[in-house]
Amino acid sequence: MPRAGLTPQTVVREAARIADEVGLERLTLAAVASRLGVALPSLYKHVRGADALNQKLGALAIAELADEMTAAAAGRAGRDALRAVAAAWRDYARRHPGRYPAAQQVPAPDDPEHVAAGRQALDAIYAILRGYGLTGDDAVDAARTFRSAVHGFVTLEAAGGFGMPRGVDRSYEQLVAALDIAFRDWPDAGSPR
Amino acid sequence: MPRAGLTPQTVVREAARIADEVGLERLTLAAVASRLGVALPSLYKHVRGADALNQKLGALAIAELADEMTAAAAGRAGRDALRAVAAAWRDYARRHPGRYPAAQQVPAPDDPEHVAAGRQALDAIYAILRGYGLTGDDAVDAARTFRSAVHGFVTLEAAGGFGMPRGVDRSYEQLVAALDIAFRDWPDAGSPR
DNA sequence: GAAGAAAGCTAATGAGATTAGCCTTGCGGC
DNA sequence: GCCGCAAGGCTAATCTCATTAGCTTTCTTC
Repeated sequence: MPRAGLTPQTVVREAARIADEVGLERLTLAAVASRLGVALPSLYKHVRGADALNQKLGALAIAELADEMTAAAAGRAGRDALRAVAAAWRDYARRHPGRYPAAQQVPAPDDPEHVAAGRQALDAIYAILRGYGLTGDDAVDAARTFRSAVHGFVTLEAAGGFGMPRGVDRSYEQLVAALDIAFRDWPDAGSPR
Repeated sequence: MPRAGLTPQTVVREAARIADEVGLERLTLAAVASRLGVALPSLYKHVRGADALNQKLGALAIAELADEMTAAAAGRAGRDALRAVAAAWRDYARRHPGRYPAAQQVPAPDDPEHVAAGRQALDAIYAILRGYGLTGDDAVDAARTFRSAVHGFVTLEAAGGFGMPRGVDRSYEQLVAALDIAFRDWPDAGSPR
C-alpha cells in the first residue's frame, strides 16, 4: 500500500477545513484521520495530539487573519483603514467559523511563527491608530478597545446572539463608526503619560 | 443506603461550581456525579444529558448576570449607569469564569425562564441607552455595540489575550469612556428611521 | 542493494456519554 | 400501620475519541 504522504501541514490544513465545516468544538482527530484516509494513531507521527493540533490550527488562523488585515490596511489611512480592517476581520470570521475561534488563542511562546503572526495582527491595528494620533498607553487602550469591540461582535454574531430583526450589517457599520468617533476624540485618562 | 436527594437544581448548581473551578470546557458529567457522590448515570434522572446541562447552566448564569446588571443600574443614569453596569458585567465574568461563557448561549426557546433572563439583561442595557436619548434602531445598534465591546473585552481578558504590561483595569475604564463618548455623539446612520 | 529512519498499522487502555434494565426507597392512600 | 408504585439510584453494556506501545513496511541514501 502506498503511503498517504502526510505532513504536519497537510494535517493542520485538513483540520482547518473540518473545523470550518462542523465547528471547532466538533473537530476531532478521528475526523481528521478519516478524511485523510489514515488510521487515527497515524496522525501522531505529525502532531503531538489534540491539544497541539488545536494550537497549530490557531497559528494558521491568526496568520491568515493577520495577512488579510494587513492587505486591507494597505494604501488606506484613518477612517478608511479602520473600516477596511474591521470589514476584513468580520469577513474572515464569517468565512472561517471554525478557524476564527482557534485564532484567538494566546500564541504559544515556543512557536515563533505563531508569535510573529500575532504581532503582525496587532501591528495592523497600531498602524490604524497612528492615523488617529494615538500612541503609547493611549494606543494600547485603543487597540484593546478595537479588538474587544470587533471580536465581541463577530463572536456574538456567530453564536446567533443578535436576535432582533435590525440588520446586522448595519449595526456593524454603526459600531465601526462609533469606534471612529471615539478614536478621534479619545478620552483623556486623566493621568500623565 | 439513603438517597442522595438530588434535584435538577442541585445538579446544575454543582455543575456551575465545577465550571468555575476548572473551566467550562472541562466540565464533565463524570465530575458532577463524583462531586455529588452518585454514579454517573444517576444524573440522567435529573438532566437529559451533557448538552442539556450546559444549556441549563447557561440559563442559571444569564439570570445571575442579569440580576447583577439590574442591581448595578438601579438608581443610576447616564454615564454612571454605563460604568456601573459595565463594571458589574466584567466583575461577574471574573468571579465566574466557567459560568460566564455558558451565559452567552442563545436562550433555548423552550425554556421561558432562560428567555426571560436574556431579555432582562438586554433591558438593563436599553435602560442605559435611553439615558443617552438612544431609541429605536439606534438603540439596537448601540446595544449591540455595548455588548460586543464588553463581552469582547472580558473574553479576551479571560483568555489572557492582553499581553502588554499596561494595566487592564485602566484599559477597561478607557473602553467604557469611549463608549460614553460614542453614545453621546451617536453616529447618524444616514437613513430615515 | 542494504540499512535505517520515517510513516503507517494494529492492539490495548482509559476517560467520558449514553442507554437499558434492575432494585429499593419512601411517600400517599387506605 | 401497611401496601403499592413512582422515582431515584445502581450496574452493565456500548460507543466514541484520545493516547501509548510496539510492529511492519516503505522510501531514501549511500
